[in-house]
Amino acid sequence: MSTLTYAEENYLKAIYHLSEGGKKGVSTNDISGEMKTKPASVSDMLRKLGDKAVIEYRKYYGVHITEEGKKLALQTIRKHRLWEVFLVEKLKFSWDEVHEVADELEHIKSRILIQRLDEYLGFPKFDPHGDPIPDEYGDVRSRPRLPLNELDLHSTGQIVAVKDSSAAFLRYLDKVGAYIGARIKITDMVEFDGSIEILVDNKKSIFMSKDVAGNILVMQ
Amino acid sequence: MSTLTYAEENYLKAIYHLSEGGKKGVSTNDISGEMKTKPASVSDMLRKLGDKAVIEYRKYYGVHITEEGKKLALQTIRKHRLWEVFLVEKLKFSWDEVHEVADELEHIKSRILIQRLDEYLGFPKFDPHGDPIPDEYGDVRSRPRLPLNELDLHSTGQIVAVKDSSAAFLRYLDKVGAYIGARIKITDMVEFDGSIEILVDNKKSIFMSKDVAGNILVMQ
DNA sequence: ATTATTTTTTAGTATAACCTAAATCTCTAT
DNA sequence: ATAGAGATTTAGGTTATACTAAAAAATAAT
Repeated sequence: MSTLTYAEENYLKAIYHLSEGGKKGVSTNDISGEMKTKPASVSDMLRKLGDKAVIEYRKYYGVHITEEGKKLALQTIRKHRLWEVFLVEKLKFSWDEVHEVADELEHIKSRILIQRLDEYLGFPKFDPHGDPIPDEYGDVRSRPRLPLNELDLHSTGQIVAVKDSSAAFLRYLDKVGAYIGARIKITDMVEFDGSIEILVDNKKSIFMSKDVAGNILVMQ
Repeated sequence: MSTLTYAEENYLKAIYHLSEGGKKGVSTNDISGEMKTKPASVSDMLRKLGDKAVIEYRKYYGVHITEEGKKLALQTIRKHRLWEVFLVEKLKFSWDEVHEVADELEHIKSRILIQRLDEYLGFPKFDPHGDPIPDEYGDVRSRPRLPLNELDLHSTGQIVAVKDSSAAFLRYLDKVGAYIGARIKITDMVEFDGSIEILVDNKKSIFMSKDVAGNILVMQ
């Protein structure tokens, strides 16, 4: 099993994320958009990742991640999310500040470091955004979840994750008081535009657009 | 103030360490030895570091670190030592395991991360090897120290640091029961070869060669 | 003081990761 | 079925970091 460089790890992680959900191959342009590099640079990298057998690459037809690749990507994701937990729980970062730092920390390569960190954090199963943390072997136990805008009027649930985890969106959620783990109830729905009103922890009422609700994932 | 790459940071740190003590310039060969790169690569790097004004470089005559360079080197050293404290105190690493991991962690560049880490660790002043941790501005408060082999018979002191911090040496110290912070007393000295016997914490007797003693620093 | 040795630098090469510009392939619309 | 649009790859260039081999400078030895 060849080891990957920082850049290769980042590309592979991007490809993994982009291939989640769809069965279709991931396009060069999509990767280019995600990585903020030019398509030409992506082509270069795809050839290299193909040589290392972490993706299947057919020129002009996009890529599929291999089992080996998936395992490696999940290891990087595991590290990223564990560091996020550390930053938020121990160092008191707010959840919108952790991304860039975790993007660097995730590349530190020491198996024992990650094992000890995991233990130190109490073997968390989800990161501060509610995303599941894969185990050492890449197994993920995800919880059934659904976008807030698909809930019925008066139904209840618990916020477990967000789809959009841009700093701007996370700050907005902090401001209005919606956080991972919050118990919510749909108290009103506007037919016209799909916007809703929810009650958080039986205390605070929040009004939000359908767009915002669609980016909040709940478990019922 | 230009920012440095990983490699530049590493070279600068090496140059800083090599210039401690001596007033003389640091030679290309010394740096090559420390960095485990070839002298030709060092020459390349020195030109670059000179351009960035973190060292003064006169061809063929070695280098001197500038004030700016010293400040940057101390920032890297600060990060390295804070991470070492974290690894030992929080993640239960033994002090001979921390070097390589800290060498990677020290390059994570986030001011706020280091500030929070410092706070989280309780603003430690010394790392697990007893070396002082510079503050944010590069100020170091070191304690007066002297090699164990220079103490007189029957004198007492406290182990505060080690000169040789190779894993092999640290493991040896662990085995015999000499650790940073230990209170010691010289109970015997062999004139012939300079080897000594010390009593650790009024409990355990250890016999050691002059060579070993010379690598242990104590505060009286 | 001149040669020999050691140290250091220069010249040229390699790899990784990026870029721009140009060429080539795929796909869609007529 | 084919032209044109759009996506993708190739070609060639750049920067950072390392290397080897050869040249040049400094130092040591006679």
